[in-house]
Amino acid sequence: MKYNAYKNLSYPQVGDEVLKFWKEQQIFEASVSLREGSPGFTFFEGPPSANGAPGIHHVMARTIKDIFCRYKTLQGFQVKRKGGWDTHGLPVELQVEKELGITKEDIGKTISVAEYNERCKQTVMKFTDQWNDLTEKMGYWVDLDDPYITYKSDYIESLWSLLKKLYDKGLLYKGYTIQPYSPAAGTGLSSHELNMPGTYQDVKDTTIVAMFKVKEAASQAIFSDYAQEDIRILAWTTTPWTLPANTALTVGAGINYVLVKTFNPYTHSPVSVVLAKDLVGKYFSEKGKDADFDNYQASDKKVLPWTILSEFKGKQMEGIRYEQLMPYVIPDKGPTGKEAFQVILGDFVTTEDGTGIVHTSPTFGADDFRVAQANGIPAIMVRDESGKEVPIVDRQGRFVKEIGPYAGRFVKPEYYSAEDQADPAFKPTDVLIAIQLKEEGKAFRVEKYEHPYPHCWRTDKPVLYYPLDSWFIKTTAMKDRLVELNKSINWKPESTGSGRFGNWLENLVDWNLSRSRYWGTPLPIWRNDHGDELCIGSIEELKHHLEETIVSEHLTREQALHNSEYLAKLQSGEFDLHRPYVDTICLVSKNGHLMFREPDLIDVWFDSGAMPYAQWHYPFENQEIFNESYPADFISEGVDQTRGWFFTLHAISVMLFDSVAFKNVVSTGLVLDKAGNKMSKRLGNAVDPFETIGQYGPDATRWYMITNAEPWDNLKFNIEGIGEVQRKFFGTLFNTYNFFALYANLDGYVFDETKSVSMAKRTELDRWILSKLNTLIDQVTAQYEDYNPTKAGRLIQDFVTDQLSNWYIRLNRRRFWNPSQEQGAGLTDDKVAAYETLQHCLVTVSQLMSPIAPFFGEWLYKNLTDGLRETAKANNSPFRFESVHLTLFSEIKRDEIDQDLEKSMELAQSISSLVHSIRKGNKLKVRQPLSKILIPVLNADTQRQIEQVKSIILTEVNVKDVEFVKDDSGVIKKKIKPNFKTLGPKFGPKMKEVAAAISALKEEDIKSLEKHGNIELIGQSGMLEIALSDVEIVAEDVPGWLVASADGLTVALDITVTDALRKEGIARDFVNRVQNLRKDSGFDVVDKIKINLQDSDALLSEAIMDNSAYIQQEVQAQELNIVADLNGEATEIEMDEFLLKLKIEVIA
RNA sequence: GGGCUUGUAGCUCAGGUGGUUAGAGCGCUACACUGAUAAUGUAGAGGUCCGUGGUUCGAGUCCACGCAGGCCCA
Repeated sequence: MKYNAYKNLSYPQVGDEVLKFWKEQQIFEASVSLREGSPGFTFFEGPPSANGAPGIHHVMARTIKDIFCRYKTLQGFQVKRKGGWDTHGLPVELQVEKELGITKEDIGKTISVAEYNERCKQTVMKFTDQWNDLTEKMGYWVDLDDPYITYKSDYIESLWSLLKKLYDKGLLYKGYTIQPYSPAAGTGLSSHELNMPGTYQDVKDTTIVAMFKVKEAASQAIFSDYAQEDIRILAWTTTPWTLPANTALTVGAGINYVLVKTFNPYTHSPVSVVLAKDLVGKYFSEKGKDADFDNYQASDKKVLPWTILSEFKGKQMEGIRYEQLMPYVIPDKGPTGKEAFQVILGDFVTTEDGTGIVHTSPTFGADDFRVAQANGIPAIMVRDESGKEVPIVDRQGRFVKEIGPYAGRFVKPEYYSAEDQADPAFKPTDVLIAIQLKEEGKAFRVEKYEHPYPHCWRTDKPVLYYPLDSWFIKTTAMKDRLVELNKSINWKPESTGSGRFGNWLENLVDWNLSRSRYWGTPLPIWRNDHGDELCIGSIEELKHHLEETIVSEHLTREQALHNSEYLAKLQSGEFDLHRPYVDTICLVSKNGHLMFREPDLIDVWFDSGAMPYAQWHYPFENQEIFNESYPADFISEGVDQTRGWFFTLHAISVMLFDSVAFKNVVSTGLVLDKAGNKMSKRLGNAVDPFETIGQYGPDATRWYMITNAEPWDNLKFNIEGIGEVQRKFFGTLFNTYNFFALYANLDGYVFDETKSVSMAKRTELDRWILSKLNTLIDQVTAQYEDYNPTKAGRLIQDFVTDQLSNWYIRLNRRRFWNPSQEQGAGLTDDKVAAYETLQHCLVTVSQLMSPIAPFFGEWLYKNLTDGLRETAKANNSPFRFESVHLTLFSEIKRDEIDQDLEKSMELAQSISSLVHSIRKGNKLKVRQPLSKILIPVLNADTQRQIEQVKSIILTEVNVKDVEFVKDDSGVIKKKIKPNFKTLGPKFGPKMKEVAAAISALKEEDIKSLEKHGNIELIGQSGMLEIALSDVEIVAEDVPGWLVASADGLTVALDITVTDALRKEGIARDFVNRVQNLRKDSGFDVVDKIKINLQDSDALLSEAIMDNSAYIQQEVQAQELNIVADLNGEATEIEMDEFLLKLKIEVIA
């Protein structure tokens, strides 16, 4: 066989060729089917949305996924990877609206819901081709032939069954949340709509600092001394209309508050108020501090006298009761029996503005709602005509009838008509409330305040924060279990799990499932105002209930017609579970009341979080597959999914199956541009993945992304980095392979799996690189197992570039190119050992790298083993597999690991480096042989380790001999350094003194210390006993020699150049020139030559003749003659001070 | 505003449990090598370890407070 040797290599072409091979041979399919019956490793694919083109960050995310699936396959697991597509949701709707040039307003008017949704369905898969193309080109192995698609009926049916399970467990309920709501438009606004430009406008609102009268002050520890005072808590609001809904006051636990004795600025009655200490200056002037209270009535009423009575923390105020400020509606007790009108603690309170005490109305503020709910504080609600609980402001933005003088008034002036507002007598409701409170002595300050406030983009009128109906999953009920099970998940990085995700779970609120939109999974709940409610959990159930309606007499003709039409569709299998079709279904309750579907859609995150079940149409089908592949062993997505997919997977899984959904998760960082900015199409700094892969090929792209930064760190993507990886790593590896192939072919070497050269017959270098290789396998395995591909990749790269190429190959070149034994005599054991070692290293590297660089790994594996395939199949040996991705991970041969040898080689590397640096400093080129180096050794072990690799050092640095200088020789000069690590615990504060004393030690002191193992020093504080282990003694100098040292290792070099050495150096130079000439003349590596050199210099000729045997062998010259004159036929070459005139010719 | 996260050479990154003289690769400069050659070797220059305090005999490392970037949430 021949190994393929290459002139040069196109990495994109490697990608294309390997891809073609994978496709033709169905290698991906084989990698799964081959492992049938093996233990499974389950991976869940987080479904991307195909309504946009894929970006370079998708290459990153998918490379991570791919790496561990491939790695686990190598480890013998069966890894099925079902692809999926996320298809529902707002982004799709927005894109369709943009394409059609419509807004949500138009839906149902200029376009029917059916048409609209049809359009969404088409749009969402618009970029599927691009995605599939990228998936293939980047080498992401995932099954795209049978992906799950979230809009499919089977998928939705699974979702319904999960929802029904939640419903049956009482974990699905209808409640409300505070959302931006536009009374003028009669609709809630999404956060997307609220983020549109122009939404926030500066408005001047009437603001009130209201005074809440403390009840039973005497029984409060902080107020008991001042119980005779009229104590009132101050709270500021920019929305006075919410004051009738106040049920609590929120303070910050750690904030300092004060009780200030003063007067009511409007009624001038004495009063004591509570506010944050930091804000006292905002309400009281220095002038009034501790001023004359008695003469206040007579004095200028503009300056309030005041004095601080006491100070306390917010925490101490918790639970204080106060009188209702505007008692129009008396609230019920809270769910836990707690009463309204008390002080509670909240983390959002600041002393930036206001009074440091927040007026809290649970129905009209999101924070308010949250903090009230957390503290069990009830909200003020009234019942409408149908008996339903509603807030005290109706959906048009008017106070309800219960609110005394304000009944029927709009809460915001902008809601009145222009004429109404123009009336000179018109006063906004906020102003009327302010007047009333002033009169009642309940206002401390009223003023206009300008601030930004959100407005409805459609009507341009202010929005209200308003309670809107929503369906919730009661995640809070399972909080403890969610937290507990999370602790069993292996998060990479750990901090995302315990920090970001853990905190999120700790502060869990119920999952708001409702979305008021069109393109999504419909909520399968039918209900009416009579208290009837039905949750549908399957197509069968829906059929059953539809059938019931057909025979009932409660439907109108039209309703009955719709129902029977839909039923017929269900029966034929040609049905659509989306809006508007399901909306027309009208069911009948047991009591004979009609029930209509709740119009909401569910949060798309439920779609994706339910993929473990819905991808298999569980529980309706594939129960067995589901049971085997749940929970997932591994998932990976961006860290931005923490509260998205990671949470929804976890929540559904814990709530319904009391299990984690995934055992290991890698949350990946962002891909930024090279300057660290977020990539965006708008900024034009987005990187096109197709272009990148087209230019550099998939492997360098993947390798760069993986090895440059750990997956969870943000990656600053610099295209030049890919080029660097390509040159440095892939280039070196390619050269190494090519080197192997070149000489293996020349020698006709073929790897034989059935027999190998015994370790005893291998050189130090062979054994060393094999030891390194096994250590590498060990370390790389550990990193892959720890889900750290970055460290795995860096280890492989270091091995290839530093150890294999730059040391093993470089030092072994001669073994490979030395002519083999005479023709026909076969290869020497030494050569076989060299080839075998190198082949083994390369093929192992091809496998170790294959998860990260699947194409190049494959290319390398195939080049090394294709010719051995048939034999291997016959022998059932490891190379029987067509693809590296089908092989089993290399076993670590522990007995080949020789740490002592690895240490020796490290010494060889650093000694060589030191000698090189001395040569360099003295301008002694490596081709000039030198006689010896001197290495001081303080212990026998080091000497033995160096001797083990002595010949390697000598060859590498071109020196004849190495001599060891022992401690007792007396020529070594030693240096002593304190070992702080051991001295620290012993001497602590005396360290400086000790360190100085040690540094001052003399040669004989060091000797004494070495001899006795300890020494007593006299410091300022008396005797200090120092043990040998407390110091580090290194040989630093050999007087009279040229030395270099590093890391406690010192090398001295004899730079005397004798005549013989000089001649040898000339001979070496000569060889070098001849080799160049051979090459320039285009001779073949195996050509034998004849050399004629013109005799022009005595020293030169002498040097050549003295070393003729060496020269002839090196340059493969069968003749080497020195002739008097070459008659002008010579080639002239400069060589230091000589001018060579020589002629070389091939001998036939 | 809150949670999490990052900050070390021009660039990209390493730097268990604190140990005094902070490393690598790329890039740059110089030299060498020239049968792996669009390679390779050696050396050099290059640092306020984001800042300020603190703990400690000793802080890139631990603590506190800031600054800057990022993500998520409000």
